Formats: sequence, C-alpha cells, structure tokens
Amino acid sequence: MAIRKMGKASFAHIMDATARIQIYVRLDQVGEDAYAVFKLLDIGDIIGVEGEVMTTKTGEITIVVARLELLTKNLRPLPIVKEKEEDGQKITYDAFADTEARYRQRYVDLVVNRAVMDVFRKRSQIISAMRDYLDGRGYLEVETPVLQPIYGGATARPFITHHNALDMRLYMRIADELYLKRLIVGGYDGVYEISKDFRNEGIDRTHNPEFTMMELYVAYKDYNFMMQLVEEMVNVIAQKVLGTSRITYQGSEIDLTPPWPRLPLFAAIEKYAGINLYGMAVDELKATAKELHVEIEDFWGAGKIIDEIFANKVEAHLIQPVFICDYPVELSPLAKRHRENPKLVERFEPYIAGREIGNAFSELNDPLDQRDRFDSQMKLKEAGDEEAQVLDDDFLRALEYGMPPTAGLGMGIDRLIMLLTDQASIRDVIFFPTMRPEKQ
RNA sequence: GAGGGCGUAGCUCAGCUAGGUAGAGCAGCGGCCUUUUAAGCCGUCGGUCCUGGGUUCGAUUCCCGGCGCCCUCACCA
Repeated sequence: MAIRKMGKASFAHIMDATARIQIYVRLDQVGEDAYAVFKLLDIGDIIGVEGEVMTTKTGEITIVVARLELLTKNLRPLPIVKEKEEDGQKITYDAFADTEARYRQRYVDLVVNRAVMDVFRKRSQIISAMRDYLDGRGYLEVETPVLQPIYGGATARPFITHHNALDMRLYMRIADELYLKRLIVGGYDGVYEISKDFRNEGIDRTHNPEFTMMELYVAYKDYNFMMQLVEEMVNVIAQKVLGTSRITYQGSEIDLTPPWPRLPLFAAIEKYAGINLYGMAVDELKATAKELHVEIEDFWGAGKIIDEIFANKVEAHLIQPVFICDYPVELSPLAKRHRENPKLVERFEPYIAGREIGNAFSELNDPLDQRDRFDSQMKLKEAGDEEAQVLDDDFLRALEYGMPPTAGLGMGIDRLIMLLTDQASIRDVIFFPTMRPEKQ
C-alpha cells in the first residue's frame, strides 16, 4: 500500500487478501468531493473503487478510478513498510519488525507483512491436506475431552483448573491418547483428532504452552504400518501444498521422499556417540553420561538417562528424515513390548531437521502389563519426577474389555508447519503465541 | 530456572566510555504539484529517551534493582 498524491491526479496502491493493484485518481474523473476525500486518505483506510483498466507509460496495470468510496476510516496510523525493486531485488524500508509488537498485534503484522499471511495460509492448507489424507483412508475424525479429571497419554506437567458446579479439579489435556484408545476399544478401527494440547512447560522457539497435535489410532496395525503412513503422509502433504518433496529448512536441503531409514535408538547412539548403551545398568549409564558431559538428575531411571544422552548427542545430526525406533520400555509406559525383545517397545519417533515431529507405537493392549507400567510410573513420581504419568483406572478397565492390536501416532502439527514453511520459531506459525500480559 | 543481548517519536534507527535533559528518514498535519511507484519540493507537529533508585551541580548517557522482549542452554512435542 502506498499513496502518491499530487494536486489534481494521484496514484496509490490498494491491496486485498490476494493481491495489490495501482489506482489512478484524477480530479476531472472523480469530481472535487471525491478527490478531496482521496487526499485525506491514510494508509490502512479501506476504500472501494470502480473504473476502467489501463496501462501506464511505465507499463503498470492501473485502474482509472471513476468512482471512489471510503468504506472504513482508520484512527491509528499503520506502520508504513516501503519497498523498492532494484535489479529484481526487493528492498524493504522501515519494516514492522519488532517481534514483540508483531506477536502482540498480529493483526498489524498480517496487514503490513504479507509474507506472514502466506505462512498461515500454508498452515491451513497443510492441515487440510492432512485431513484429506486421513479421511481418504477411511479414518474418522473425532473429538475427545479437553477438560479431564485425570491427565494422561504423555509425560508432561498439566494446567490445572476447577469446575464450580461439580466442585472438582480438572486438568487441561496434555494428550488425546487415552480417550482415543477407548474409542478403539469401542470398536472403531481408525480414529484421529486434530486439536490443542496444553503443557505447563517452558516456552522457547519449539514450545508453546498450547499447541496443535494430531493423534491417530488404527486397529489391527503395528508401528511398521505407522512408519509407512507417516512417511507417505508427510510427503503427500508437501507435494500437495509445496509441489515438491525437496524442501529447505533454515538452510538445510531436506528430501522427504519415502522410504525414510529406520534406525534403532541404541544404534543411533552408537553411531553418533560411539558407545553402545544397550544392557547397561543405571550406575553404568550415569557414569557414561558423565563421561559424555551429559547432565542428569539423581532420581532418573535408565530410560530417562538414555533419552538424555540421545537428545544431547544424536538429535542434532538427524537432518534428513529418519525413524528412530525401538525405545527402552521404561521410557514408554503406553507402548507395546517389542516382539523380539521385551526390554524394548515397538515405538518410533520421526526426526527431521534435528527435531522430533512425532511419536508413535504399537499400542500396549495388555491390561496387566499396562497396570505394571503405571505402577512403575507412580514410583517415579514418588521419587520426584513431576512429569511421570498418572494411573488411569478407567483406561485400564477399558483395556480389560479388550483393545485390538493397534498402531498409534502423535504428530506436533506446529512443528510440521515450521518445517514445511521454513520458519525458525513456533511463534511464527501460531497466530497468537502465549505471551506475558501487556503492561499498561 | 541459568547465561548473553536489547528496550530512544506511530515505524525503522542514530546519539550514549569524552554526562550539559534529544536527532534523521518515513508516517501525521498545512501548502505546491494531472503518469507516479521508497513520488518530489516547502513548512510544521510529535518524545515520562521501559521503570525505580543511586552517583553528580546536572543522567537518555555511568552504577544498582525491577519489568518486558529476543537468543543460547536446561525440560518437553
């Protein structure tokens, strides 16, 4: 948007959600009153124009305005972003760049920084493409409770709230998992949910307290099936929204074309840290962590230490898509034991650009084993692990009625969108990221 | 939670380790201008220099505390 006013004829650019075009306003065409109104316009005012289209002597398509109407007058000046094209390069002057102002006043950010609007348009297209893909395979989109008397399905601290009429504590969900699996018990063979989860954790460029998660559960399938689904789905989405499987994320070229390699967790650690942790006792693991300069807490169990070493030594190397699979059982209280090794579970996490974008497993459907796993979690909680999972009696009761073998998946949608839109911060893919309240 | 950086006009920034209570461009306002495109020219308005304290004759500038934002690390998706 820009206005170039002159005495009796002026140029301006008008813009809507899709494009901008130049208008040419002449005193002798619109009349004195309309021209007077035009001269009072500010950038950000909303107008309607009618007129013929012409090409100016510099070759720009331009509307010669015959009628001009002011639709909305603004009272606050819009930050002016000036652009100049030089040798095909677009130079921007006076950009509205203050990140705090951009996040707090996203409406201004969207108006002024049009590229931001495109990122969010892609966000919408990515989610639509995902729905299309899942719907096309016959999976049913469902909704489960956000307010839960017992939170579960992930290791995280919850937000706590209170219901007045029932006078009871409720938690904002940290995951959809346990309710969706109840629906599998109920007999659906494929359900998914795309919705907000809430975790009472720190905020950084890959974490927002409320974030969008997609969870999918498919009966009579296992984690191998789910790996194929993930690599295919992500690639299909990229093809549909971006038209390519080759993307660039923060300078790294990434090829999403399936199949993605499968790399067992212990093999990955051995590959990048040079040590095979498999079979090590807790003391041995603690010593190894120290040697590798990985900081750990005293109360941590073997699984957590392994996870920490992995996070510190391996994650950053996983730029191209890869499935890290077969995690230690202690880390995954809801996953089924590995068919070949009961100390492991059939679980995988897809990594792209050094970042985990999901988590999946063959779901644990043995109610007795599940009860044991919950018991182990409760012990961790007593030992001081605030994020350990809580026993859910009704969920166990559901499993006791019989859940078929099931494959489950959770995907962080915001992170997938960051990846596909090449955004460095989760705050650049969430319209209104969580911020401290503005001080008056 | 720890470390680092930043916070000056509506926007983008300068001034600040040579302390004398602020400046540019754009926007706004008033003029001139019938093919401009970062339009131009003339004039003009605009600031608790984030906040509270300290040092000082005097602080936007130096020191300390606070608040906010960003980055890195830690926890997690």
